[in-house]
Amino acid sequence: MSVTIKQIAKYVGVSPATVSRVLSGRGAHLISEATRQRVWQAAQELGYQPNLAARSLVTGRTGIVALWMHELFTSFHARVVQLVEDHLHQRGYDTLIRCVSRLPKAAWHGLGRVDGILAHEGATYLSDAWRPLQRRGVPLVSMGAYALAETDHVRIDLYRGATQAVQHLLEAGCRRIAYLVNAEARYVGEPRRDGYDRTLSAAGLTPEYIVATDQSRAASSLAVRCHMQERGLPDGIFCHNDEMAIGAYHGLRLRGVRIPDDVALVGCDGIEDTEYLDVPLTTIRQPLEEMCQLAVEFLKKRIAEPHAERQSALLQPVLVIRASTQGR
Amino acid sequence: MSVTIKQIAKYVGVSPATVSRVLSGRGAHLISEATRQRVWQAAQELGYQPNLAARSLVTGRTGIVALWMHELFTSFHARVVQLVEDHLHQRGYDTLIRCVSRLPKAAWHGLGRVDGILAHEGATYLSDAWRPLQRRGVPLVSMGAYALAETDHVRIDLYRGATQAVQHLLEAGCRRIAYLVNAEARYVGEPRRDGYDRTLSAAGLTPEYIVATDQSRAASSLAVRCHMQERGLPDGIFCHNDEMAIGAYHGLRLRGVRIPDDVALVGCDGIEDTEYLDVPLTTIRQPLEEMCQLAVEFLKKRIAEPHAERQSALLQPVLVIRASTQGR
DNA sequence: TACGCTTATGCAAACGTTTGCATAAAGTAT
DNA sequence: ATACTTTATGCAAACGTTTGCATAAGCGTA
Repeated sequence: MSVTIKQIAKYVGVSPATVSRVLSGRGAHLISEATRQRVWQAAQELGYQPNLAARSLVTGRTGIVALWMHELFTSFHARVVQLVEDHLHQRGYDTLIRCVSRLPKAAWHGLGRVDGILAHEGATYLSDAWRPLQRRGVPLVSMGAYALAETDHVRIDLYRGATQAVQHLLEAGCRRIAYLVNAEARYVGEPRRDGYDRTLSAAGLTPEYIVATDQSRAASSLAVRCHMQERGLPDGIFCHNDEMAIGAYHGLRLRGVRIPDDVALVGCDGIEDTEYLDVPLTTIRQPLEEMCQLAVEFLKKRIAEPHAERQSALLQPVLVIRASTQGR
Repeated sequence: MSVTIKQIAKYVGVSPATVSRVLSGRGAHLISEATRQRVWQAAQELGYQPNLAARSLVTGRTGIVALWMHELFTSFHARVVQLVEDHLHQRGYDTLIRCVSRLPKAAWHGLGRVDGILAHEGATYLSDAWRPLQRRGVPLVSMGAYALAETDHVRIDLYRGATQAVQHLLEAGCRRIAYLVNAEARYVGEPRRDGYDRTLSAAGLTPEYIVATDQSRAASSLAVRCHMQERGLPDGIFCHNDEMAIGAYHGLRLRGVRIPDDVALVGCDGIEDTEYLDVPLTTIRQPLEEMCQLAVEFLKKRIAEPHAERQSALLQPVLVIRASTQGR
């Protein structure tokens, strides 16, 4: 069917070994300039495409890295995928994508074919998966706000981010600050929740206005309307992420609440959408570029040196102040 | 290092062939219930994970499909990736993602390892790539508004969508309708452009208010402000996509233009963001679910029967009418 | 008992590479 | 001219599977 190394060898009049050395690049320096040229030429003419399965079989490496995304809904996720794919590609790797949020054992399938794994969020999923992976010696780098401490990881310090955000709301004069969060992430230990709790407590206020709903804009919009009816309007809302912030924004505007005059609003993540609302939202921007780049570098290092020391980084998000918290 | 079929064979006391038949599933019916159990058990105990490279080498198939995304910026793209990955996964395939917009020959690298290709948009890129792929017999399905006619494809009828959108603007009383488009896609033959041209001409109007800029929100916002200064305000704008529509919305609001009273606005694609603006945008929703599902089915069929007839589908987008065009 | 048929298993080749080792040729120093 | 080094190439085993073909055992029938 497709052209092999042997055919090229016969065509040129050398051994398969020689062809391999030229074409794989690994032994090219051993080969004379003249034959190297002829082999190259022949490969070109015959349209040679290496059989990567065969190559993997003998080298033991596949040139593929798995990217495990916990979710894949928003432009935020698209950006992560794009950045990772780009960096991996530059280093000669292909990217196998897998969305692990819904399928419990999804990731295991086809695991035998990757050189390593890059995991974005999905902490609970990961902490289950990690032990067996470790036993098997599969390199894994975890990244995001929930990066796993026991692996190589690049963590984004959202506790710090949340602290800054809530502090910012306090400085803007807010005294009754709500936290809008998705139901799964509201437990203590969640960095944004902790930031909210402690910053308010430190200011002598009670962190008790928690609005739990699901991750979607529609649900957030509804939840905000619901709660303001039942418990009265807060004067500031700190949102778990930008999607929810946009939902909140929507819900408030529907009820004629003025932003930031009646309620100040802060989101989290730094997606583009927050900038294009009538009242642009203050948000905590995650440094995705650095995160992805570092994660890829960590993984590469780990693949090269399986027993090197654990690598980790803590990146600081930046508070981007816009109209939704200004000029109250 | 990792456990092989031979080790299991020795452990159980049968031949590697038997183990293979059980574990690959391909010959399991030939094996007695008793040994089948024992082999399963042993595989479990030893933590067997098949070496997919070896398997590919002999079977000639890899179980991997490449997903070529022309771009990977917005939630629209994230959704395509998610849907495709999901459908492929259900059919036992892994998804190799590649973003082909910037890197000219990017996709070729690593081509030797996929069973087929699913390409979203990127028509010009694809038409270059198609010939060599065809010669090599690589199954390819193209999808989106610019799906390639000479391959298996799932096309979304944006000409029709554009026609409906512009018609809708006319019915809303607009008489000076602009077309906001990214510079690369403004040539004739572009379905949205054609829809704009012909619908206006049919109504006896001149399709001449073209605003060309780049794909980003920021650029769109700027372009709209610029053009309204120089050429006066249109009373309706049809936008190449939702991102640009949001940019336009932003630019108009900055200048205090009322939507839809002064200018009616229609976007294209159907991303969620359009719904959460203060004035929700009318848009043409692309049926991504059907598109992705069909594309995966086409590809599967093509892989199974390389010489079957060409498959194609034409899907209709739906005009979602919201406040940005209503109540003028 | 002998024969044929079915069922369960093993043997060994093949898939397309890479790579350690051997070897031949050419060059260099004595 | 000899010995030794360097350079260029070939040989053949190995990587871990799958699978066509052969074979052995078990069983029913004549």
